Order: sequence, then structure tokens, then C-alpha cells
Amino acid sequence: MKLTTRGRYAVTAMLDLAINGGSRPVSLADISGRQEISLSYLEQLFAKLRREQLVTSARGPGGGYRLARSGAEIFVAEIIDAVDESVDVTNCQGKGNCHQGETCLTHHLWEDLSGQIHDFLSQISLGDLMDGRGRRPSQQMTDGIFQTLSIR
Amino acid sequence: MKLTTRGRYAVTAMLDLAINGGSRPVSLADISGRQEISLSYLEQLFAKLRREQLVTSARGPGGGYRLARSGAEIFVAEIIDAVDESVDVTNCQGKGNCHQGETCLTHHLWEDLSGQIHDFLSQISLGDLMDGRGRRPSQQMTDGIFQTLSIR
DNA sequence: CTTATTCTTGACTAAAATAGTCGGGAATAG
DNA sequence: CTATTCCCGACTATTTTAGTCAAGAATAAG
Repeated sequence: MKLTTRGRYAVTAMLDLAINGGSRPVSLADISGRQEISLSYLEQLFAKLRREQLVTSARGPGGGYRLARSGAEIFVAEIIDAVDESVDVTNCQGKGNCHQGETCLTHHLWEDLSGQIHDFLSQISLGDLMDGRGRRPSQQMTDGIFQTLSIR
Repeated sequence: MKLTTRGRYAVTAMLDLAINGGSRPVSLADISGRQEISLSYLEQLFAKLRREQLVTSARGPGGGYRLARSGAEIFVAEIIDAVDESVDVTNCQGKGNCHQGETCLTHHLWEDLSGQIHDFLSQISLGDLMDGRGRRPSQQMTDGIFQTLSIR
């Protein structure tokens, strides 16, 4: 899992779609205007979002994109996965060249780490963001209870 | 906060230091050999790690780097912050050009999101990783209790 | 039917970040 | 003195990101 500005663009655009998309589809030109993201760049992102079936499209005048599911059922992790294709696992996968299993240790470690972040982002839906809610782990870890905090 | 391979390199190298560094310092040449990271690239990373006071250095033969604190007191978030300098906040910071506060909404949203990931990674220390322990939020969110899972 | 709108696709490009390389130093243990 | 190691700055290649451009297909509205 990667976290870059591209993922932010995608989440921003999807949130715009969730907010401004009622019964009728939203055109990329509208999103481009509101969020100040280049239209052609949006086209590339939405091609991926459509391939992953996060949005549906309608062509022609009055056309545009719709969320494929309700905002409550679309999670931030899905959006980021759709546009930020997964990092290649570089070296040491099964080639046995990891002396004493050390290289593999850190490799798996990182995989798990990003897996945990992935799980975390899988808990935040567009609906949560629209409602101004976000889930976050408590900072002081006082028994590790999840708290619901507001998003500005 | 960004999550890229550079951060992985840094965490890997720091973990190598935590594992292989007892009383004596560890040279970058050793880490380079074990983890297959270019020596000069490591030098760049460790310059930043030293500036952030995560490691101390000793020159000359038998020299190298040591953790500045115990592994239990060095957290993954610190390492990533040290090498992956923070993303610039692009546009819309206080310039008032965000019509209807929308641009700012998504901006703050993303800031908070990365803040939450940051908090999360602030809970995982090198010591945790060495012990083969990692903290992760429960997957099914059954009341949102933290669970301790093993790291391969 | 025509036309404007909108998605769809692929190829291309500029700019930035990433992952190095290189060379010269300065400190220091032996 | 010398080999080892950190230190530092400049340079370079590769990849990724962000964006442009052009051609085309679908379709709603007139």
C-alpha cells in the first residue's frame, strides 16, 4: 500500500461525487472545476475507479459518474487501492537468497505493516467522511479503545 | 505522511541496527551487505536519521551507528518522518480561494486521515518489531478492541 | 438527423521524486 | 601512518506523478 497525493485526489473526487451526486450523475468537468484537478487526470483516475467497479458511468449530455454503491459501502482503502496500484515486492520473494531469513523478516514485516494500515483504512467509508465522522485509535492507548473523533 | 519504499528502507535499516547492534556500533557497510541497500543511499538516509537524533555515530575503524535510544523507545512513525519529509500542502491554505469551504473540507479530511495513520505508527516501536509483535486494530471491529497479532 | 455533451482510450510529455553514483573530505582506532 | 568509517555535496539515471493532446463512441436534446 502506498499513500501519495494521487490517492488523495481519488478520495477527494469520490467524496465530491458522494456529496454532489444525488439522483443524477456528476460530470468530471464539474468535479474538475470544484476540486481544481485537471480534467484529463480525472479521466485517468476514473478509468481505474470504473474498472474496480467503484463508480458507474453514463455518456452523453447530462451524463457523468455515479457511485456504484452507497457511500456507506465504499471504503477509503478501496479507492486508494484502485488508483495506487500495489508496490512491487522488489527482491527476495522465494528466491532463497535471503541469508538467515533476515531479508525475509523485514520484508514480511513491512508487508504486515502496510496490511495493518490497509485494514485501518478499510474501516472508513465515504459515508463516514460525509457525516464528518472518522474512526481513530485512541492516542494514549488507555486499554486501546476506539474513539470516534470529528473531522474538521 | 507518505508511505513509500524509502520509508521501508529506513525502517529495515533501523531494525537491522536494533537486531545487530549490541554494545558496539554497526557500520553502514554491514547493513548494506545484509539488507542489500546501496551504501551511498544508506549514507543519505542515516544523515537524516542522525539529524533527527534517532541514531548516534562513531567514526574510524570499528565505528558505525548506534540507536540513540533503546528500541522500545523508537517508533516507526519517527523513522518514516525523518526520511520522508512531509508532503507540501499544495493549494488552499488560508488563501480564501476555497469556494464554499469545499476544497478545505477535503484538505482537512486528508490531513486528519494521515494524522490517524501517523498516530497508529507511533504505537509500534522497533522493540515490538524485534519481539515479533505488532499492534493492529481488530478486523471485525467487534466493539473496537485492539488486538495483539504476530508478525511473521 | 444533427449537434453538443460526456465518457473512453491511447499515446505522448514535463516535472518531480526516488534511488542511486561519485569524489573528496575529516575523524580516529590500531 | 594507514585503513576504516562517517560526512557532505554534487551529479545522474530511472521511475512515478501529473498533466496534455487527439481521436473516437455513446447518447440526450432539439
